[in-house]
Amino acid sequence: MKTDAPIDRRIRRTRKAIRGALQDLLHTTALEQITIREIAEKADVSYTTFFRHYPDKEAVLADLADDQVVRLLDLCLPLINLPNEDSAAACLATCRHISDDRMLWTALLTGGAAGAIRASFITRTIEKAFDMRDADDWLPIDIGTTLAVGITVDLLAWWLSRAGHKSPEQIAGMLDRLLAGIMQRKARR
Amino acid sequence: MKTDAPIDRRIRRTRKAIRGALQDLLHTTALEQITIREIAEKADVSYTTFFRHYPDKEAVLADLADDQVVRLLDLCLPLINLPNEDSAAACLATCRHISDDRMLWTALLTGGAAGAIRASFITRTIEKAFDMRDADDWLPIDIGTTLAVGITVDLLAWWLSRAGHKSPEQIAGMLDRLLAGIMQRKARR
Amino acid sequence: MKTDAPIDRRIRRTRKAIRGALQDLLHTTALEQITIREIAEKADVSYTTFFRHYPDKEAVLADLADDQVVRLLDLCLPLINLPNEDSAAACLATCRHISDDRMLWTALLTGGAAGAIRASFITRTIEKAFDMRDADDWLPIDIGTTLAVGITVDLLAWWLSRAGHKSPEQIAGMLDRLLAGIMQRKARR
Amino acid sequence: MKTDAPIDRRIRRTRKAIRGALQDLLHTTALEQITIREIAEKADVSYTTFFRHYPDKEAVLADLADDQVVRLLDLCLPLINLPNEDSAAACLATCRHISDDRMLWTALLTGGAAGAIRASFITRTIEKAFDMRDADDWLPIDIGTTLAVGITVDLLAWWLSRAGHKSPEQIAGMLDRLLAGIMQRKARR
DNA sequence: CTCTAATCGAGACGGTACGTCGCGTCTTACG
DNA sequence: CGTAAGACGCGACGTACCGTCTCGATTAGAG
Repeated sequence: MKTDAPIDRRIRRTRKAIRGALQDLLHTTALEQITIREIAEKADVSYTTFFRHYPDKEAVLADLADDQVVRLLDLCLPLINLPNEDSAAACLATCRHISDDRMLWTALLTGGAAGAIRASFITRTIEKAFDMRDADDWLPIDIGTTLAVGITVDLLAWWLSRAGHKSPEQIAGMLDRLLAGIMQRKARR
Repeated sequence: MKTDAPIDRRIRRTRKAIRGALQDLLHTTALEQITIREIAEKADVSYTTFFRHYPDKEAVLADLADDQVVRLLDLCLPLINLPNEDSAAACLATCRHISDDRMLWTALLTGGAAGAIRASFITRTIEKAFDMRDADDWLPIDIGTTLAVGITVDLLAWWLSRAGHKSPEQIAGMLDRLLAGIMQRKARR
Repeated sequence: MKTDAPIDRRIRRTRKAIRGALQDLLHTTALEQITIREIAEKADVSYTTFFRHYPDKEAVLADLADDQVVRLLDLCLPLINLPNEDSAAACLATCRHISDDRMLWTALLTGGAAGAIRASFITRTIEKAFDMRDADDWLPIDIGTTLAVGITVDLLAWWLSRAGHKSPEQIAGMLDRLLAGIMQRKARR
Repeated sequence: MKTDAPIDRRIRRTRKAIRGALQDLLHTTALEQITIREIAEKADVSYTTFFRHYPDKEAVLADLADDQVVRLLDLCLPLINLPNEDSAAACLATCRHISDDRMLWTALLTGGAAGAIRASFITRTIEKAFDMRDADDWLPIDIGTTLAVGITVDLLAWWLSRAGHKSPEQIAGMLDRLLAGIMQRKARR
């Protein structure tokens, strides 16, 4: 999705500013309520220039979301891919990562960006989890992934928006247990 | 949301036509792509008249979605509220209900209305499940509901859009097992 | 060009306002310098509404120019069509007509509208003078008309912009003599 | 208008290319429809470079038109300035000159440049004809010039665009007769 | 024949106007 | 005289072109 870093510094600077502006605005406003002019304004970039870099605001959001998701996914994947003994650790790593950049993730998961994040999450997961088995499984891989991501996103969103007092450890515990429920790891023991 | 049935038949007829029009359009188009003029056109109602009945298209969707959700919920609630032995039956009833009006639910769950449905679902569930216990539970009631609804909606959407060949019974089985995973019913046995 | 008077008063009012605004602006500015937003602004009409009535400013100008030209042409045509004895009277009638609405014609003939007027003039003249003869003439009808209109417009424009002190009678005399030169009426005597 | 030939060859080359490009484009397109980027493109010159030489496209046109006009004027002036016996010869010389570079003049007189040519023509004529008399004349010098130029330009444009089959001699004859009509030379005999 | 100063290419950027689309209000003509 | 049709204001969208700017890379012409 994201083209490899352009050479021209002005371009890098401009795009960064646009992403930053959108990220800021997402703290307070749903995506559909945000106007491209606002983004441009906040990014201190001309309205026209916006379109020189992104076809629409969704594209900015995708750009914005995608690398965060990719980064997060490295922590998440063991939840699904690896043998059970690691799942707890992976959950914890994930929750700590979220917790470390709480503001950003609150914006991404509880604001208007949630849909995009969820979509990007699912796509990327399926991409990276191509070696996952649904072999003898009662749950096909695609819906399994969708559900796992859905649960993860919903839980994290709830944590960030309505259960902020809970510790990463608590959430990680819940997440592990929930995913285990789906993955039936417990059942395999 | 929905005002109690108006007396005037013309009003009832008009609103019904509008809802019907939107429902039709939702089969093929995402909500944001649908224009009020289209709805009015299809409902054979003047553009101006639309606004005499609904403030915007979201309101129609809410109206449309809500009573479907309410109806569905009567079948669903036992999944969460009642003792375990009934859960399988409730799941099956739910899936059959969906299956009976496949077109409508495909539109509602996989079209642009999905978000509204999900929201209405969660709201209604919490409303009706106020007597649910999260007492000794590791999972607070609100997130539990959110997750259960999320899983249900995701699974049904997947069924309707990408796994149409599966029978209501199969889906019901998966749903039961998934919710059990969350509710930990199986684990309690 | 101009559709027969629309029924709705709002439409009539709006179009009139737009034409009036353009006419005003043409007093001071060339057509290309005038922006549609200015016209709308001056007409006290929303920018969008402008396009509900005219596709561009040229269309307004055409509308504006055309009926003036048609009116003027009724006075002018005898200059070309009729026997000599009437030409002086026709010239005088023309110049008096111009003089009666000096501001308007100054705008039309010396502002940015001149080209449109000239074009409309030629078109309308050829339309209405279909029975003109170039039979035994050394000068083909189309170029004859073009030149006659050109001379007339140039002379009137000069009068209005740089020789305002001259009386309609004086200008009429010059015009008669000039056209006679082209039409070779003198030569026929 | 045109600065005397610059020393640097690159500059000369670039300007020449720009003028040539505009001239080419004028064959097919009106000036307002031509974009500076097109000119630069066709001239094989960077967009930026255009502005290093001309402030806008009108300036190029002026540059382009002006020296052609100056050249033509040397042939034309006798039409107005000199005693009658030379006028026929001057007309013929003018028409032959036009005929010799038919493509160029077609572009200049019938394309979007016509207005500029006309203006430059009038200006230059008045400049060079400062010693003309309107002494006992019924027609003031400025309007006389305007009309003479108008007639000449209109006639030549008509020739080039719609009467291409006529010979320079025929057009010269018409031109002579037309100008005589205005100048009343014939009448004075 | 270099060296130095200018021209030139490339293209990001701010800005202004355009023309379109959809919403929701409010006027008008018509039954 | 009420009501359906639709004109209107509003404001965002996305496009096109203008003219400015900075940065290197040539390239001419002077020493």
